[in-house]
Amino acid sequence: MELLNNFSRIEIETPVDKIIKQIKVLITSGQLKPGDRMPAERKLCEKLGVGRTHLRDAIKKLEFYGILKTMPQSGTVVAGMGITALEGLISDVLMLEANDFHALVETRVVLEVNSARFAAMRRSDQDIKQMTNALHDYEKAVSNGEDTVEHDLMFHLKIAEASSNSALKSLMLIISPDILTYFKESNACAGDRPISALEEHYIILEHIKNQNPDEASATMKNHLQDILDYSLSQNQLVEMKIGKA
Amino acid sequence: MELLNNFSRIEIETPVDKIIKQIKVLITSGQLKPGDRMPAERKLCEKLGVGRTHLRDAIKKLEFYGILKTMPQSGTVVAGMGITALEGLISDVLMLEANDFHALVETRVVLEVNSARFAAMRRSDQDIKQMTNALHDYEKAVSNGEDTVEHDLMFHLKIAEASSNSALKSLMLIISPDILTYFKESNACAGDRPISALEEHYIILEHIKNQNPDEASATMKNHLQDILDYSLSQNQLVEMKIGKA
DNA sequence: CTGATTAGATTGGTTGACCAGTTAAAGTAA
DNA sequence: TTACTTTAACTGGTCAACCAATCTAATCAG
Repeated sequence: MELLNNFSRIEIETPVDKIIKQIKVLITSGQLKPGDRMPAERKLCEKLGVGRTHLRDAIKKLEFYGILKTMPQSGTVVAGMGITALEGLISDVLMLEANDFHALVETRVVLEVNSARFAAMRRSDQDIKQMTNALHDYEKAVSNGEDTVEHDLMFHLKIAEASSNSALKSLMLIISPDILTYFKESNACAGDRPISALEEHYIILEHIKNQNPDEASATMKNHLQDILDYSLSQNQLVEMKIGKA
Repeated sequence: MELLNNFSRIEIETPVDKIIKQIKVLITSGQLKPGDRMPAERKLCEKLGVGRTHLRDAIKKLEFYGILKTMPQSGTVVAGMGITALEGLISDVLMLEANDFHALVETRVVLEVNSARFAAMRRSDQDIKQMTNALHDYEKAVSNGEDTVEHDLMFHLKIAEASSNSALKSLMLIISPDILTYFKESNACAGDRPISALEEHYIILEHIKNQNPDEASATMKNHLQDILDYSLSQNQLVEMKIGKA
């Protein structure tokens, strides 16, 4: 066993995370109610004992998740949702990054199976062209023995685009970097896998082209099943090492 | 027709968005390859003709999406993924917020139906307790005639939590603020809807408790079908107004 | 010539001062 | 007293200077 595996991930509590926790306390303790204006940045950062830069970063992060809303030269207000919802949201913003591989792949399958279904229902001719191009790029990479992971993912992203659902596509994009990282690290797509994957891609494309939603999603599910099984075994490996190292 | 509806949303191109576009050009034009170190912040912001603050904000945003990685006192590097994938990612980071209501709800249905299935498979006793509590809060809000939207969503988030899939839950969290906003704006949950929703919630919880994945997900799908239909009609309304206003 | 050492240039991180727009209180005329 | 105007304090946004860690390359002992 590699020595490296005996080390567990060190949790770094960034200043920003600490500040977000503090803001959460302000809200849950009732000092800051939904709809209220936040204290001025200068005063708040002094009260919290941190630099304004960090506080602004924290605000920006919470703003991204729709929890705060800041108006230039006017003030920052707490979103008008209930305290319970806010509380739950904030506490989870903090540990949003802690994805494990299997959960990630499982979620990907959920998104992709439905992307394929919607794509088969709504694809335009333009979409077909784009998917075909992406597939050809993938095929070229396979036959040249190049790295195929990105081209593979690119084809899948084109399907998401063809689904005509911007939200679905956005979520695919959000998980894509992690997918790529994990796949490259673990060498998930080695050996003959790319070749068989290529065939499956062609079948999926055909079903989408012929507007067969059920067949498209079923083939996609089948296509991703191998990876799902693989991710499960990987996770169990990791758990073994962590548990009894 | 209200006069307000004749106005369409004004797109504000923030400095940060402009910078992200510029960085995209740098990458796609090959001047910046994956794995490369970015130019120093000072030099780059001078070249782009913007303040360093804005550049740093842009970098932070791209870092959040896993496109860049910055090491303190050392430099910022482009993530080691393929150019093709990067290209798709960056152009879509910009319009991630432009979700239309129907796409959002459709995506929500996809996530939730599977959350319910996984929750039924893997829920712990602790999860049951949390979901039950959330449901009781919701019931209380309904009988008090309070605003129920957040409590409703909170119950659904607890289901996502019970799914034991951190990625799935994270995605639910990401779309939650938008869901809330849209629902409140359009008064989607008015009249008797909360009461019938409450009943359906109890049925879903029961299926999850009894570990019936198929029933749980089917009931969830049914539960969300009304909202999906409603969102479709809303979208068509908006399209009419935009198209021929 | 080789290796370690060190001084300086360069990096991202942080800070405090300044800017322009907003707000609300104080002042003033009716 | 009321309604409008002025003004001063306060807001988030921006910027330039500074900090400590890092990297680079010239220097010097062996």
